[in-house]
Amino acid sequence: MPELPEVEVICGKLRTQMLGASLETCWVGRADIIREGREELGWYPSARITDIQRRGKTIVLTFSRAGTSRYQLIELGMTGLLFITPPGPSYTKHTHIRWGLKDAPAQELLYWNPRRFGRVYVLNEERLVEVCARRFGLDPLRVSGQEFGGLVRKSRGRIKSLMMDQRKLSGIGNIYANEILFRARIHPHARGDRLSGHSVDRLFRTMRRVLREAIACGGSTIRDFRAPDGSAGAFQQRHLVYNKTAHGCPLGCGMTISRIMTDRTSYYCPSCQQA
DNA sequence: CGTTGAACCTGTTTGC
DNA sequence: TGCAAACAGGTTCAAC
Repeated sequence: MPELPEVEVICGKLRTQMLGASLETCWVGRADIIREGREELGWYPSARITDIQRRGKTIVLTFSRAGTSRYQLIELGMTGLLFITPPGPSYTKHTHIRWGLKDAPAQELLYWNPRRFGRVYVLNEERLVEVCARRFGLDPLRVSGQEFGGLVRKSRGRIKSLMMDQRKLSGIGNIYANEILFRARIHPHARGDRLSGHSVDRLFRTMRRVLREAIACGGSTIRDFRAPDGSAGAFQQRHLVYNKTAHGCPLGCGMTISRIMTDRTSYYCPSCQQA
């Protein structure tokens, strides 16, 4: 569910509501959701949340106590969400972790995830660095045009697969890959190493523009997405191709939006996005 | 090494 | 209406 814009929105809400709060309890309803470091959870009670950052599509919470810092990396998968609520029996179904907080306006952070793709990693600094090095590549909002161009030019596969390859470029998923490629007028199956310099430059600028606009809109709510305070996004109203099969092309070329099922589902205009 | 496809899950929508 | 199949925002691992 959550791609870069949604995770950025989640982090923003968490910062305003939880930064500086101290942890009292951590309830784990399903042990297998903690992928690593389950035995380290005893360290956390009374530690303060001192930093909240997005890495790709994940959220990294920094906890500090007595001059040392440890980390929890939260992966949401397709259906995972975080909610901030008063303590009590809310979201009882599909909530797998509850962090009880002190000194925060609302006192509980929930990890809610019906499909249970996605895990939480409990890590010291050394492991955080290792895990991040293995998982993440360039950030779409921090990468330079030169770095991005280098990545695309040496890629022999489909450009959409490259944009969604988290080890190369971290944060873009199926919705935003489709929306970006349509606006940049590039076919999802075009090969990176065959794109013109002009196309690569247009893709780079479109990518940044779409992601920033989506963040400003609070993300896309197709069905379930909510920020931790329960608010929905609005960028879905600006989607031009995602889930728009058979709609007329928004550029007015007269064609209709097509769908390719290979890999993840791609939505595109066969006329405006040439291979 | 790079790419592809199946597997992991539950819930909702679609089609017969 | 009822039931089965298809499909969904992601990541990982095995196989080629």
